[in-house]
Amino acid sequence: MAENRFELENFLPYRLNRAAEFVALRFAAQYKARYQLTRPEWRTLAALGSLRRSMTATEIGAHSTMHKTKVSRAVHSLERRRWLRREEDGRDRRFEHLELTAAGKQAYEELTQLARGYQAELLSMIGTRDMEALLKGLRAIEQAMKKPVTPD
Amino acid sequence: MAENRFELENFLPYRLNRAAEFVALRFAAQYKARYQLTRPEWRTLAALGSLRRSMTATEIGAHSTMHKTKVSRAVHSLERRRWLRREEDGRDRRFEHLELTAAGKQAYEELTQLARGYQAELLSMIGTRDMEALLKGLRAIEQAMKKPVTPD
DNA sequence: GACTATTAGTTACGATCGTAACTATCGATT
DNA sequence: AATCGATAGTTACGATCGTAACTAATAGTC
Repeated sequence: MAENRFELENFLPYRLNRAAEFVALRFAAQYKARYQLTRPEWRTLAALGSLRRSMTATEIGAHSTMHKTKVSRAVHSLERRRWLRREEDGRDRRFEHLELTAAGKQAYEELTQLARGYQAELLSMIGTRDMEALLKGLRAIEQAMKKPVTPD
Repeated sequence: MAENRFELENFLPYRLNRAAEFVALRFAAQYKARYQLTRPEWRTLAALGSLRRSMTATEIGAHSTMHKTKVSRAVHSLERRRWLRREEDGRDRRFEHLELTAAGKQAYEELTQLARGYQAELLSMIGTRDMEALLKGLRAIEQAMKKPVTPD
């Protein structure tokens, strides 16, 4: 069964990781250079700015697949920049509702311009058809991964 | 132009990263538990085992998008396990040709079984059509990313 | 209302990472 | 053949990460 051997080139985790790494690094270079933002910080800012509402740290972690300690540190850092402020929950004081300040929203808008430019660049590289297929496939994967693990 | 606003949900780097994280973590849990392998180690083993020839550390890094220090450490670790050995280049002693030992090949085959199982699981989750579209899109992205950066 | 379990978020600490500096080797130039 | 630049790989070190333990608050149970 030599014809049935394992092909690393078609192994989805390997492929996904490689592509994600390429794409993320090139974009990270842009916002790192111009805003001294780390990746967790950008991802936190993006989640808050994009959903346009206050979120808890846990929500941000779930939305962006970041470990809660990563979120915690990113929130602290953004708070120090005064791009984000905490609002305590009156009913349940364990929660902290996080929201962007005016400066934070401003920064988000600027970074968004970078992101749009990058997305357009990517689109021009691979074409509309491949881009849509890609996004559709990624959605399918995420949808499936959220379900509980199959009983081994 | 509110209709033209930035959509994080369709931003490829964000999406790619999320999906890659999900998929990789679940697979890593398997080989970590059974073989105490780290991710760089698995990736190094996979590259060598899959290409079925000796490679230099630099080649491995280029193939799997790993930083050279990561490769260096993974190679050391696999060498200590006696899954890999170095062969020095007679003509240019800067190069070290790395290849799997019999034990390394054996381990690769076993891990390959895990990987095939996981790939099959993923395939059953999203279907042949989405999987092919996904792999095609990923190939397109990588192809494009390898070209030099556009003059900013 | 005391006890237990659960959840949100922080932090201490050991592990891992990447930048930069290093060694060793080679090719090209003079 | 001495010098300079480039390349393969290693390593020192500061930065970042995630596990586990922690604090604080709440909900449920008796």
